Amino acid sequence: MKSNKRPDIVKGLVHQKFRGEGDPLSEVFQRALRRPRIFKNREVMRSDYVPDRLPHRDEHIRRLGEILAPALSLSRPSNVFIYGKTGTGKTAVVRYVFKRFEEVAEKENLPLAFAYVNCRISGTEYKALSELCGAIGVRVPFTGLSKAEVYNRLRKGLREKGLLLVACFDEVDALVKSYGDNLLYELTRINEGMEGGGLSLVGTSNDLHFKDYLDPRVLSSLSEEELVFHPYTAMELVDILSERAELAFHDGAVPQNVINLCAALAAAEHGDARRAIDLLRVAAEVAERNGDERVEERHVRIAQSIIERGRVFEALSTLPLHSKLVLTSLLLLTKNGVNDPISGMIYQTYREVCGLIGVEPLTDRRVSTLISELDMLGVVKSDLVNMGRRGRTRKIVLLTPPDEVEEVIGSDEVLASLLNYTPSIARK
DNA sequence: CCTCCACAGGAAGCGCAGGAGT
DNA sequence: ACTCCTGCGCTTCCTGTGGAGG
Repeated sequence: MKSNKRPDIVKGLVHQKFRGEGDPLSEVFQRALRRPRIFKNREVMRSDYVPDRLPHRDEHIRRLGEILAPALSLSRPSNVFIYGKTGTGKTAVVRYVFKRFEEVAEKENLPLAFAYVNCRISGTEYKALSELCGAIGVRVPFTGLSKAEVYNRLRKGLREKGLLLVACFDEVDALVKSYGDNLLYELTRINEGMEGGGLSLVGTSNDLHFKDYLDPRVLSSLSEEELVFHPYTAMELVDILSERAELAFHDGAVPQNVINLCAALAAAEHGDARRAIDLLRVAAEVAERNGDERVEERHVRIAQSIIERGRVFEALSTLPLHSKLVLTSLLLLTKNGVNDPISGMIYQTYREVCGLIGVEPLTDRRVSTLISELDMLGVVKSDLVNMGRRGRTRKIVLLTPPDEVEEVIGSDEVLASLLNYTPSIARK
């Protein structure tokens, strides 16, 4: 592929030059030289960046610090449970506090260790456990041991080294929902009969009903202390963005009205700081690519649609094959002027489409649940209608813009060939 | 008023894959 | 390495449903 492309470009350049259309690179150079006008430090706008200051979270930082403070005198801090929706600063606060504690521990040469485990990323109990082991310098193979063995090694490591480990289980609800609260139960009991060293847990969850999933025993020991993070207000988001913007961008590249707009848009969506920062970053990237001197409100609007489109694309392209085929069938019917397709039409088209690409079709019953799932995802809308003699069925409407669906289908090399097909129902 | 269409959607069971225990 | 066990995707079978048309 690559080797094919290069000669083309070269040919193009030479061609242009001979035709006397000026130096094709000069514009590229100019644009590239103009670029640094906007971004000063890209890192700052990345989602995993831990800032030195967290506006409007001083109180939470102090509270968490107070709770964990006993660690510095080597007594085990209470376990903490932190609630708050996404983008309310839970992770940032924990990482910030951990970082500061680590600095002190190192300076004072204290036997303290801090671990941060993102339960959504380290998806299994085994992985979470082995990360805890890693944090105290106990090596475990990435597979091959039973969970109980890893647990024992962790316990042994803590005891022998006399280490006090403070571990954050970020988004712990993800772990509990797929594996139950067994691991948490075991971990809260690890300190029993241990002198010197031990384990304190910090759990975070963005599901406020998470407590309901927990065994009362786990709940009581895990939430010895609780912290609640409220969503940021638009004003607070303005402060956060301003602070980041000052580090990330050159003077004057991001005017106040742009920051205000990003803050307002994110505040309207549950005060999610991450969204606000993403929005500003993408807007800046758009401006940069355009070769504009500064970020403007229109860039933010474009950024908003890019992010939204990205989300849709992500959601649709990770759908299982048959869901995609159902969606393709609906798309084809809509494109070919069949208004208000009903279940039967979609199933018939689905079978045709399956035949075209040589896939064994599922039963209508199964397809019916696939449609329900798409409905729940908000990709389609299905309404129950009674057509008297002609039965009772569901009318299904595509909620996602057809061109976005087409983009996803088209990006799959097998499905792309279906886009030109006309369903038999539409031919009549 | 009754029928009967064209499905919806619940219940149960099957085969498979991956994990845990031995 | 081997048996369980469990969850998941799926099929099969089934009962339920509301109103246009007889």
